[in-house]
Amino acid sequence: MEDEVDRLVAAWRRERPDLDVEPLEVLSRVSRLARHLDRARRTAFAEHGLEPWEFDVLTALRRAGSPYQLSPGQLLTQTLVTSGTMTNRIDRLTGKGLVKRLPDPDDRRGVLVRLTDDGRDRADQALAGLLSHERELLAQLSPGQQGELAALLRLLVAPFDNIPG
Amino acid sequence: MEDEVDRLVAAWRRERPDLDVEPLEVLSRVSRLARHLDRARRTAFAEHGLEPWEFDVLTALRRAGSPYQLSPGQLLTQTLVTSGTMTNRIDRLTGKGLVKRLPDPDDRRGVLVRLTDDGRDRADQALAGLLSHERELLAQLSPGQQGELAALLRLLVAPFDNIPG
DNA sequence: CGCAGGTATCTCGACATCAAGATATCTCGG
DNA sequence: CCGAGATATCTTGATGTCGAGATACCTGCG
Repeated sequence: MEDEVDRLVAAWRRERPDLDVEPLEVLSRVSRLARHLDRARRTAFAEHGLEPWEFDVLTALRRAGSPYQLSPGQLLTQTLVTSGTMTNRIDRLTGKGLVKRLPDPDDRRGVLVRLTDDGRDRADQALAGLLSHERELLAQLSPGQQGELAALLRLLVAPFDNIPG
Repeated sequence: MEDEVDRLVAAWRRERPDLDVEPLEVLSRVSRLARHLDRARRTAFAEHGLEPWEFDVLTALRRAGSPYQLSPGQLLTQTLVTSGTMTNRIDRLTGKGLVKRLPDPDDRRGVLVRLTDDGRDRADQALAGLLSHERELLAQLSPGQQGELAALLRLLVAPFDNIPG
């Protein structure tokens, strides 16, 4: 089965035969797939009344385990957004009653963001929904292929996640 | 080497041992890698005075081959943005003298967007720069692994690209 | 031929994001 | 104990994107 990237690469080979466009075979697929996933996630979350960005924040807190709280800084590294964005997100989630801000007892510059009970329930429901959608998408691959794919992607992501930047 | 997704998956297994979170091993890595790539691309293009969205549009036209023109609709499917966004992009690229709008001789509703000479040069330069950056990122993988990865990703992307939606 | 439905593009308002800088607080060498 | 530099969070202003709707035009059935 052919995809847009096959067509894209073929076009470059025709127009710029002097260039080696092999890297696009991998990285353009990653970008395009991510874009498609964003759209699919948006509709999946809509069933639970959440936006993707809300899900990202709530589940980061949910994963932290009881008492479901993290600093804004910890949330930044997990969600890959800037600090201004995170401040804004916390404001809005607070307004919806899904999280609340508490002062950090150990650092007066700091803040702790804690999930409310309602926030926790929403996160749990949305996660279950997401997983069932994602399982369908991955039905294209055998379990073995999924493992291979995950391992190869890990090799590419690890440098970003470990060398801070 | 461990990455953020390993930690994320481990956290879910601890907090929600009742759920099968295997799909995240693949799809969360795709999303996170795409996010890192966006950032890397932004800095790579800055060397050539282009924004990522400008690159996307200019190269789509460049790939079309002489006379380097496509309709806004064709640009939509290649760049995965909405029509309002594309109108806006074409406006701004026109303002910078990198593309121009021509009436479609065969359909009076339609428009053709054509690359200017300056736009073509910019696209060519930025592409070369991008490829050299991407090649570095992929140095983590052997050529064989790159091929495998591309093939597996194709399986996931193809349904989106072929079943319109 | 005329009209209903489809298509191509643009307009507009709401909104989320980013980058850069401001503020407050912490840390640690001297 | 002090001050320089690091750190945590928030503020601000510009910008890009989306979604829904408007407009103009095309197509094909009856």
